[in-house]
Amino acid sequence: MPRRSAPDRQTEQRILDAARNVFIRHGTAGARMQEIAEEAGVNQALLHYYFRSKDRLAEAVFAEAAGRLAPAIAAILGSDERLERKVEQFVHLYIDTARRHPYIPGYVLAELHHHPERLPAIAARLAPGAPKPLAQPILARLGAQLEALAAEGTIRPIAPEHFLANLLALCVIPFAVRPMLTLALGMDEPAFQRFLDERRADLPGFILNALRP
Amino acid sequence: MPRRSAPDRQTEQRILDAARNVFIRHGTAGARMQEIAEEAGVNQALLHYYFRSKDRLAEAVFAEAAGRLAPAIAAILGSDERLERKVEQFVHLYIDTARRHPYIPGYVLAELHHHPERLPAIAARLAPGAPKPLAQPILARLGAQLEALAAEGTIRPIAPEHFLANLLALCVIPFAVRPMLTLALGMDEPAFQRFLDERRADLPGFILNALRP
DNA sequence: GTCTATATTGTGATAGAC
DNA sequence: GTCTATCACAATATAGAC
Repeated sequence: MPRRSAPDRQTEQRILDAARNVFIRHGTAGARMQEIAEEAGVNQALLHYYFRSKDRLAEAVFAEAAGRLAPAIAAILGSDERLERKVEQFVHLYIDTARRHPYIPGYVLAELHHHPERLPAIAARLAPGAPKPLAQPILARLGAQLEALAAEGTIRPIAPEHFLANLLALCVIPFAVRPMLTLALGMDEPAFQRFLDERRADLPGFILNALRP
Repeated sequence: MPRRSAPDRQTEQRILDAARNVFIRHGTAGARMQEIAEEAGVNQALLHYYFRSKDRLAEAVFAEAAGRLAPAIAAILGSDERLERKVEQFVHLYIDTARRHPYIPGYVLAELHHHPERLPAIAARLAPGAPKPLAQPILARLGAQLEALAAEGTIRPIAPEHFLANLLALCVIPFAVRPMLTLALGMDEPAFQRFLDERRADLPGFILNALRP
């Protein structure tokens, strides 16, 4: 039984959930506090009680969405596994997660574009003691692995920045341009799901094949 | 010397240019008619004189931005050139164009996500007599080419939808996640330009290599 | 902690003079 | 065709009762 004047975590979570839905649909600028309040089943004043302003609420939502996969991705790419395993784990993790929340990638890309200034603050909040270029340690480990494989002739030389960009690009693209797939390529929902199945199965081989000498 | 009461195409163009800049920065929802008017050097009422409403102005801007590369891409992919040449032309066209307007890809992705309902209307306006799945003809030609190459053992089998998605993904990613490159990978402006140079040179080989049997 | 009511400012759009 | 002035309403945020 919670005390009467302590913050109600359950209400806070309901607001956050509703805010996530609304911000994902309309973006920070297009979202309306009224709509969030309705979807959370509370009134508008309560949003300000918990989060002070629309801007802070938007920041909380974005931080959660953008940082969701970061730890898992860092763990995969920075591990001691073989490259083949890393690529497969990355592809499966990304596509399986995005499939459950198919509008998050589009939302994150949109916010990244319109509010890039938010990124440093959020990164500092999620990983307080991290080094200046946030991904430096993982990038260094990954780079060393790629370099070793290239030296022994197993793969072509590739900078870890490009490797990472390629990985992310090939996984995120179906979610980022989904309306175009629907319109230009005539994909309905089942076809889109099949498209994801195919990519999940084929991308690891495609990527590793591209690195062959 | 224009007649006094004929639409001034020059003014209309100035408004459109200003609108493009503002919409690209802030998106449809975040853009302010006042800001567009200032940037165009006219007053707010004139925007409505030329474009009736914010929504129509936004649609005009998005149609131009989203459709800009469509004809050239269709020409490249639907041509009779060899696959190697198509890939190289696509990569060079996309990166060279996006480099001159580096915020357009992010803007298009954002609008695609928040206003997918606009796409059909715009597609119909840009290509009035086109078939239902807009890219059907090009996709069929490209698919036949890929199938023929696969049959003779030159490449692995790949559906044209995946081929196209991979091509676009690998080209657009630096522009789509640029703030992340800056923050997480520590890329400043010159480093970003070098990154683009490297991708422009390496992507064709990377993509074709990935298709080897 | 949650509500109703309201202050205050922002914003798209129009009327009408020139 | 372009301007100034203004309307009408939307939207964030706060005050204060319960």
